[in-house]
Amino acid sequence: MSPYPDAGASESPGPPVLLLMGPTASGKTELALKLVDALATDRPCELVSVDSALVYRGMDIGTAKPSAARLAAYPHRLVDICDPAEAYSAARFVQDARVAIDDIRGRGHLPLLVGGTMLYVRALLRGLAPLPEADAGVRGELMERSERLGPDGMHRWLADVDPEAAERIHPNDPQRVQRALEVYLVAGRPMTELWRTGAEPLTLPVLKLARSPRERAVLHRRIERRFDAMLAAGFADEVQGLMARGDLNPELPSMRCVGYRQMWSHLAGEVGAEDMRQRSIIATRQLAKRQYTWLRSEPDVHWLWDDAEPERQALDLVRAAIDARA
RNA sequence: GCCCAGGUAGCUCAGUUGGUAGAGCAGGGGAUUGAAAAUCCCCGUGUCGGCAGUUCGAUUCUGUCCCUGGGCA
Repeated sequence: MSPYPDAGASESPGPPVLLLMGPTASGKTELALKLVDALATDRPCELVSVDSALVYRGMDIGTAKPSAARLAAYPHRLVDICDPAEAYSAARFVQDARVAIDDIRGRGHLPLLVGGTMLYVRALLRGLAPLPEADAGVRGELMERSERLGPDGMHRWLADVDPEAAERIHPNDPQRVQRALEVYLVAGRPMTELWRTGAEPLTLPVLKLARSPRERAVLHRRIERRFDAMLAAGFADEVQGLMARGDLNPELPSMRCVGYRQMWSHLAGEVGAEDMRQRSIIATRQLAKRQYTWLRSEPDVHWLWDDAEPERQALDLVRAAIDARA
């Protein structure tokens, strides 16, 4: 049973929110920029990034962030808004994205959301239940408890305070076990109970597009070539520079990003260069696989396949959506 | 040419005192509520190098051939 209430049950009229998704290396950004150009005469578009890695400043090469020149020509919201020492979150994204969407629509423009962080997409569309935010102090305590109790002990504790959550969350999933306990400790009530308060879904009409090659193998080849291009573009130097700051560590969400984690461990002397390359490529493929899992479960997605004139198809769908709402 | 060590899942390997085999990684599917590029769950039939022999039965023992390392010539 879904914890989310039905999304989009009562849609407001007006122009749609455009949402362009797709796995990593599928060519989302490229298509988005073409759409902005092509739609300029119909209706000006403004880009909003839906990407948990592009938010970080100074993480450019390894995140495949559009170049400074491109960002200048095509401004993106929610890019470079966070220092790598900080943790961004799905909840912050929902707030930031809703502000951005309202602002863009307020000027009569079309919001074009582009990105592959599917939890952010889901959270934006369906809303998040009002839960306490991450608490560093409580997380520290839980870490210590976890050392003593072990994963099974933590899970038993959760079963005690929030049996439904314990039922749902696998004992080997420490991140979710700890989050559920964190919610309980901070709010004094079980997470499951707080969920029942419900979430606020986005009430605007959304046109969901997903860009992808037809064959997985094609994406895999593209991922490999792109990582080699990142290496050639100085990815090692970028990570070296981040390490040299001295205030970052490999446990941070930013440094756990695909590629950064592997490059960090290579620069720290833990793995060889070819190993780092292989592992980065593998991690990227696995990321893409998880993105497909989300995408397949999302209703009403229009797939823009590589071999089916994706740009033209996207334009037709967007124009139809605008007309239908006019 | 001779000697040694190997040839088992896409890769790296384990194993069967003879009863047709299993781990890790890769790959695939799924979950996903303030870390999400994160964190987890599920999925293993493959001429056990070829051929022949011994045996009720051979991937396992024997012979032979082929291939790959290493050593000696």
